[in-house]
Amino acid sequence: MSEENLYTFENESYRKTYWHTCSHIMAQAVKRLYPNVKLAIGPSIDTGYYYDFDSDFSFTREHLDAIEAEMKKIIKERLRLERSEKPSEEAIAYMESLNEPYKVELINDLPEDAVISFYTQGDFTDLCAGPHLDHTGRIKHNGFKLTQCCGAYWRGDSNRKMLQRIYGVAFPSKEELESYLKQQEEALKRDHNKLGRELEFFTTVESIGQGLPILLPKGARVIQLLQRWVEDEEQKRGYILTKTPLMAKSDLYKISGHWDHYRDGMFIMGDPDDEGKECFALRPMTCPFQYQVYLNRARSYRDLPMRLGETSTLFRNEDSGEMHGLIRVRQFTISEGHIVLRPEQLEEEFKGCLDLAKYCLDTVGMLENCTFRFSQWDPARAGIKYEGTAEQWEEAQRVMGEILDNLGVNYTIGIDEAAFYGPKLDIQYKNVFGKEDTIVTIQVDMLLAQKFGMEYTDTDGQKKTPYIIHRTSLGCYERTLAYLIERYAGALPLWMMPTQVKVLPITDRAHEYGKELAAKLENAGIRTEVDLRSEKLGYKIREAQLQKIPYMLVIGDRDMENGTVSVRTRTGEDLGAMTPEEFMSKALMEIATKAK
RNA sequence: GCUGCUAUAGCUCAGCAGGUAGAGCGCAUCCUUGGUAAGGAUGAGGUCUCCAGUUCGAAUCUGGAUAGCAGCUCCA
Repeated sequence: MSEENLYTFENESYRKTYWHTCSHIMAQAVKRLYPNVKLAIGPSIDTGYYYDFDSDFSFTREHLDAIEAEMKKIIKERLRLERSEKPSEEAIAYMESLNEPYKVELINDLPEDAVISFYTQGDFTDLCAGPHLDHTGRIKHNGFKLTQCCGAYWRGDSNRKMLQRIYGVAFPSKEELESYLKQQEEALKRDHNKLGRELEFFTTVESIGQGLPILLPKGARVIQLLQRWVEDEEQKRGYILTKTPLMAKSDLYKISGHWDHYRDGMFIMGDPDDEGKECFALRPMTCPFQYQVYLNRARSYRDLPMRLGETSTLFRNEDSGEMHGLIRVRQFTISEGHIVLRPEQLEEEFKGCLDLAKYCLDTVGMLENCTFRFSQWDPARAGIKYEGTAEQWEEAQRVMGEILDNLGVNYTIGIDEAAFYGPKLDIQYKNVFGKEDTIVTIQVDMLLAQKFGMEYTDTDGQKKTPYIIHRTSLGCYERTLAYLIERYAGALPLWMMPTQVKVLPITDRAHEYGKELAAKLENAGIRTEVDLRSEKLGYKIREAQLQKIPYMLVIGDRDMENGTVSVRTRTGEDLGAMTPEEFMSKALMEIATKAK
């Protein structure tokens, strides 16, 4: 970072400091306007800052406007931010005197001998480690905005009180703020939950219920195309196809441990507390089902690695507030797979999984926006959330860390993000709101094989327990479709578009020619529709354009005479006239290469 | 599950200080045969999400349910 860039937004630490100071100004404004509101915490985040408050009323947009106005005053006052320190006991007494119970709790959680720092700006003092800008006048008075207000649990704990969080953004100039807000507005136009419904990829129906989207013909077709492609690719890579039941008796989940760890998340049929009766549950995962394929007969080292693949529909009874479009649903279908392997095969097989996932994500054009997370256990929750011994976990994570390093994966570490049976590599993707979810996961499991009595006879004749990798190639199709709609704003690559070509006859004299043309294209494997309505060309084009149809073939008298089609793309490009054969070979080439 | 917001025609929305509904787009029919993003006319469509309550009277007010949205928590 060069000297002249130190105090600009290009410098992340300056940016974060700037935002953090904004959050203090926000808190000061809130305290001035509503003295009874209690303060919790107010950090900077990736895209701005927030502050959590406890108040006996709900903040509305009107409140936020008033707070913004007060913040502008504070900025004008150019108040100096002064750091001071107090020993723990004094700090607690001070915050008690200010009647700030949340601050008292925060200090109480710090070591007793810690020196507690405060920042004061005019009439406002906050518990804070800093750092901060030197005075409030540094904040651009017309470059910030309080964007929204919503609930947030105190200390992120759903058992504790829900506070109110006000989010804000801030930039060094009015123009940058406006351009950010505009950009946000544009991003939201790609929101799959809006666009996916408008373009008729999916819908929902009140009587069917939350988290159970209906895939309309277009959505269903895209998923079918992806699914077929992934299944073929997996088979090329040595996966064996399985097809296992969508439900099982509770007995199966008891063996796997899901009954203990996951019962609330399952759709259970029957009374689970009635020991005398059979009780079934829809499967929330494929693992224990697919293991039965391995268990079908005695296995030897010669069978390993055994790569099992299945397009698997799963059911998870998510809490009502968790559902989101196609990204978080109660029934979904995943490119699921389990690899049973010998310990010494772990690295190679892991690499194979990563290669496959990267190949799939790259082909659909999503890889460049993915991030990798090495999801580890939290020893503090051993025996509660996680099964197995500390030794097993440390070993699994050590081996996996080595593999990731050997493969040169650039990852972040996520503590307490592991599965109950082992660590994971999660490939993360962000939606248009910036919310991140897992798209693909590769998990190392050293526990479940033993629970299910899976073993193999090794070269030395000894019975040994295999390792298992749980993995997906392209994640779950609903979620992937959602991200694809957002990634391409609905204009999916040619090869996965439900309708690839629309033939647009200009007059009804061209209808027959159009139908013949469409039949020819369909025959060549190009998904084609003809628009036979008695509308003007401009109207038909507009409609096809809004439907994001990749190619429009305009045909009129001229084309019929010359035996050509006039090709227009959805980007508005006019490719001119060519013979149907020329167009077909061009389109087929594009489809075959899965061009993005 | 929690906090807040929302629910009127297929879609986007207007209406409402309580007196049983309207626009544009879409759809249907007819006219128009038009060369690269909206030709014209006519018409059909709604128990105003559902269930209670207040009222002479509720789409409008109140409560609850359901569904949708943002965030939190949880998660692929």
